[in-house]
Amino acid sequence: MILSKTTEYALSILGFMATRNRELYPAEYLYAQLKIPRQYLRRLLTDLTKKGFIASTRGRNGGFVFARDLSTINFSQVIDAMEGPEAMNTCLLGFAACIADHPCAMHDLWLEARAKMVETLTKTSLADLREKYLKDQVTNDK
Amino acid sequence: MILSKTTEYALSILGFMATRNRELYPAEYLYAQLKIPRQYLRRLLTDLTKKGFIASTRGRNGGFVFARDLSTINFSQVIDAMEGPEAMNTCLLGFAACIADHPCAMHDLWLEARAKMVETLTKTSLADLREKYLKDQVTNDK
DNA sequence: ATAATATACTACAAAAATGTAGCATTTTAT
DNA sequence: ATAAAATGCTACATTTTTGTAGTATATTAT
Ligand code: SF4
Ligand code: SF4
Repeated sequence: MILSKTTEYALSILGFMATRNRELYPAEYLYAQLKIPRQYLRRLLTDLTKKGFIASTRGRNGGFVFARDLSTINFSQVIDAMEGPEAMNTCLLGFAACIADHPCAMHDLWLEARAKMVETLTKTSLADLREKYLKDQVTNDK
Repeated sequence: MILSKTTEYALSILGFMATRNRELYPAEYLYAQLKIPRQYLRRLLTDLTKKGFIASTRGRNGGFVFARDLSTINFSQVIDAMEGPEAMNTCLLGFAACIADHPCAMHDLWLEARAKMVETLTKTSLADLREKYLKDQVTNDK
C-alpha cells in the first residue's frame, strides 16, 4: 500500500503544479487536469495551504501559488505532513514492542531498505522534479 | 503507511509462530500472546489457512500448524497474499498514467528504492527469521 | 453418549477514509 | 453597486477497513 490515497493526491497536486509554468493554479483548473474528486481536491488544497506548501488568494483571479521555493519542498516533507511523521517509521510486523523484546531477523534489513526509500524521498525536491521534467520534454520534442 | 493493519497482523502471527517451538497453535493461545482482537484474529487465521501458509485441525486438540516449510515462506509472499500483488507496485504520485505520459524525476529513484525494499522482503524467509531469533536468544541468555 | 475444546461461517457494528453538497466569504471586473 | 469568480467552511454520505457476536460444525477425552 505504501501511501494513502490522500497522500498520493497531495503529491499529485504539488507534482503537477511544480512541472507547469503557470503562476496561479485555481482549483477548477487543477480539477480539470487531475480529476481528483472536486470537493476533496478543494479540501486538500486548503490543507496544503495551512501546512505552508502553497498559498491561496481568494476572490476573482484567485487561486493557489507555491508558498516557498520549489527547492525547499521534498517528497518526504509532504508525506510527513499528510500521514504524520511516524508513518514511515513503523515496525514491519506491527509490533508495538519487538517479539520478546529483541530485534527480529528482519529488523536491520528492514531498517536499511526503508531508510533508502526515505532517503530517496528526502533528497528529491520539487525543483528536481521540475528540472528533470523540463529536460525530458525538450528531448521528447526533438 | 506502507502496510495495512491486517497485513501487519498476518506477519505478526506468522512471525510469532515461526519463532516458537510449538507444533500446534490454537487461536486462543495466539490471542493471549499477540492481543490481536479475538474474532479478527480468528478470521485472519482462516484466511491464512485458505491461502496455504498454515493448516488447521478442528475439534479438541485442534489448532494451526505451518502448512509448508518455513524456508518456503517469505515476507513478500505474505504481503502479496494479503494486499494483492500490485500493492507494492504503484506510482508514487498516484497517477494512473504518468504526468504528460512520460516518467517524472522520481521514477528511477523511486523504482530503485522500492525494488530494494521488495528485494529485502523477498529474500527473507520465516526460516531466516527463526534462525536469527534463536541465535539472538542464546546470546541474550548468557 | 456426552461434555469439552477446537475451528468455520455468517451477519452485523463501529471506525476511519474517501467523497459530496451547499452555502458563506472574499475579491475584482464591469 | 453588482455580478462573476474564486477560496473557506461545515455537515453529511458513502465506502472501506477493522472489530464483534453468536451459531454451526468437528474432534476427542472421558
Ligand atoms: S526487530 Fe522486528 S519486530 Fe522489532 S521493530 Fe524491528 S521489524 Fe519489528
Ligand atoms: S514516472 Fe513519476 S508519475 Fe510516472 S509512474 Fe513513475 S513516479 Fe509515477
